[in-house]
Amino acid sequence: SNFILKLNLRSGGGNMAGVPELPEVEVLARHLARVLPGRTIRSVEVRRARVARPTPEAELQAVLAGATFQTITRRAKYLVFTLRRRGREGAATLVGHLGMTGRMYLQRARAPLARHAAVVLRLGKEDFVFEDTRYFGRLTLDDSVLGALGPEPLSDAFSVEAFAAALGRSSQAIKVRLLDQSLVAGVGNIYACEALFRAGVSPRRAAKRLTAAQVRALRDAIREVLEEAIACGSTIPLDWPGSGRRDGLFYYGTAPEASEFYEERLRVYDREDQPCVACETPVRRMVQAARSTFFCPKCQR
DNA sequence: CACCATGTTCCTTG
DNA sequence: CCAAGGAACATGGT
Repeated sequence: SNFILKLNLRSGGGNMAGVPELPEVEVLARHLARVLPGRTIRSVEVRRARVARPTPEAELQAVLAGATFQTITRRAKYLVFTLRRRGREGAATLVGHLGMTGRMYLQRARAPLARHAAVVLRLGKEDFVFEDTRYFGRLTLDDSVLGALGPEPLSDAFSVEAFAAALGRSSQAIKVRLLDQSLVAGVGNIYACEALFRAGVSPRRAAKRLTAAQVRALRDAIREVLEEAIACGSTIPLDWPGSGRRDGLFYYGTAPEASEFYEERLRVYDREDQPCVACETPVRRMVQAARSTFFCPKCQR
């Protein structure tokens, strides 16, 4: 059987959709929760101190070395690890973020490390690797960022009332507001576009101008696209000897034959000039807050 | 070779 | 002081 567990997120560029959002992190968290608890960190190799910021490299090593993984959960796009330290009360909290190009996986101990392996936790027979081509990701003891996050979109806290109140009187475009992690936590560029399409709401509409019906539809659409993506990602076996070009985005399929299926899940994202799945009007792309927005000009008024 | 993509943070502007 | 907009970060693909 494979000893490698790997969630691959293609290092995106051009029009590649390779950036992890809430569903991708959720699937990764579930897999890690199966394989990491009980494992003890023998030693820590920090190859890019930047990703531990603001935790000093020495502190990360001092706290993690000898610690045992307890739980792995997700908050927004963050992975939250708790670890028990021998002879210490309470648990240490380790916070991870994949940034745009991050991956976390186990590989055989002392196997060649990826070029951009940023942190390696030696677990004995295996190494737990945090690889991140662009080093925008994090693996840190600083959990202060979690406090500023808005409600989890799949929780009861993300109610229609709370969502409406959060949109408030903002004149910002709704698409841009959705990317604000204090409004609702975990939605990124891809799922913001997808949710707006499903709700039939124009990405340009000022947040305060959404009708009550649109607020409800958008809230429901956000939950739907995220739940579907999690369900989709959960069906994919992540235990496979991923290497080289075969490493695709898991939501584009880790197995070659799954590729088209997963691409079909996205109805507007990265489909500029392709016919809308509902009305065949060409999907358009525009830039908002320096990010690409894909939408159907007819279905989304 | 210059430019683009991206999540988050930081800085500037209004 | 707050809202909103834009640059910076880092790298590889086009």
